[in-house]
Amino acid sequence: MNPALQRPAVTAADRVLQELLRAIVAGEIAPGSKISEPELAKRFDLSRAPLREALARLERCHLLERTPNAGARVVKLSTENLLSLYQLREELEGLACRLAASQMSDAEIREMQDLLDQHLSSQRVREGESYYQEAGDLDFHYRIILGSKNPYLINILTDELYHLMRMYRVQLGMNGPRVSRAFDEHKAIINAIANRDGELADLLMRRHIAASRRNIEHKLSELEQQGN
Amino acid sequence: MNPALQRPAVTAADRVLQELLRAIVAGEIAPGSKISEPELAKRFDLSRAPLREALARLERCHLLERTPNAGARVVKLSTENLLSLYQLREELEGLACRLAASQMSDAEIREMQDLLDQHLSSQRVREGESYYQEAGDLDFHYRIILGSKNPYLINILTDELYHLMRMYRVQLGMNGPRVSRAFDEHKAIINAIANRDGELADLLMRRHIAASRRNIEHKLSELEQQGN
DNA sequence: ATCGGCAGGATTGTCGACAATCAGACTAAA
DNA sequence: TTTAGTCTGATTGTCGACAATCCTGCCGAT
Repeated sequence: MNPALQRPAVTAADRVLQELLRAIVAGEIAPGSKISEPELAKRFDLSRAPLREALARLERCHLLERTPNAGARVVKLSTENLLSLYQLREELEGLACRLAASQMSDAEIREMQDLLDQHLSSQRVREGESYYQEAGDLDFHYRIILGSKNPYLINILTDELYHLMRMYRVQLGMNGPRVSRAFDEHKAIINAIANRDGELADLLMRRHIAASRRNIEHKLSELEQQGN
Repeated sequence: MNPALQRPAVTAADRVLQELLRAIVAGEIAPGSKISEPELAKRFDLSRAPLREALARLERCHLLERTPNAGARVVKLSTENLLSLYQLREELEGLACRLAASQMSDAEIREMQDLLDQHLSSQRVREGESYYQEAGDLDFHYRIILGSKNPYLINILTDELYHLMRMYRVQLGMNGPRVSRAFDEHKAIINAIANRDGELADLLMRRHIAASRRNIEHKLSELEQQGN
């Protein structure tokens, strides 16, 4: 269900990467804080070589910022960056939809429809809890992205921007009431793809993401007002 | 004039990166060939640590493909990948235009117009030689991308996709007759931006890139027919 | 003859130590 | 008191060697 960053973790660098990724996304390592290589090396009980490899990959996901001879810092979350991120996402996932409408196989499309129905039933039970935040939403977007069959697009969305978006969601506590609405929007998008209507799927996806952006933007401005 | 990859090369890893980048883009290291870390380390007379750092960054630009415990290979050029690359580029640079139309300062726009006129005059002299391939075209696109003021978009286009596009151009020998046409298209785009007409700039840029794609696509299919 | 397993060699991943560089405190002069 | 300079401590960049893994060719069995 997840990007190349989460291959079976064959190497030590992979393991520390996954752990650091989790910790940063979860906010356990504070945004803006400096990364000390010696400290982390000691903490994970390995040398600095695989650690630096992991840091390089985190920089690639825009979760770290490194400056030569000065080390790495965890990125800070800001309204400007969130806006930039979503501008890009609207464009890229819109493109993914357009491509998916012509590239996905009938089998892949049917599978997605089944998956949505399945989510729906298991969802109506424990009402509106975590569909949006959980696997559901992510998996939906992930499959469409893969469906585009464009390797560069896939790489950018799933390897480079994905974790940063998750970081915003998690740290802003997004599990709000957008659940059921998001579900309907997903349904409409997959229908457009099933009808091979790329233009419509594109449009719907852009709206879907724009709505999500307004939602999270609202949350962020809320937090900025009440202190911090 | 160029991406973060070409900072003053303060570190040894930076230097070997620049040299490798040049060699790969120029085709001196054959596409598809395997990268031997010990060999390159000896050749550049440094240890494997900074070399691996450089390889990691080259992977980031999609110029290398690394598989765990198996090393790195230079990417192969293919029609499919070229198409995927240009699909993405049309979308992203279109977005860049739309954003630039609202984000660039009047001074920045005027500077670009002056630059184009300057290119025009110095161009008419040694007629239609290298405007398209040279600094002219690249600089034009580069400035618009920066003008978008979207850091993620800038990073993707100038750090990750830029060198790969250059690789296609250089290795396919693109210095063809598109020179003067490209110039007129550039002029039209910057005019749209000056008029703050983002929609039009977007459309023109997409056409401009699509034309460029057809041009390079034609060249590639030519080469594929006559052997190889 | 073909296929599967088994060394041998080479390559990648990792380690600990050294060198180069940077941040911050302290001193001294204006 | 402020500011420039220096020195110290710590951090990053680099090195050479070791360990783990993979690819190649060979051998034997079917």
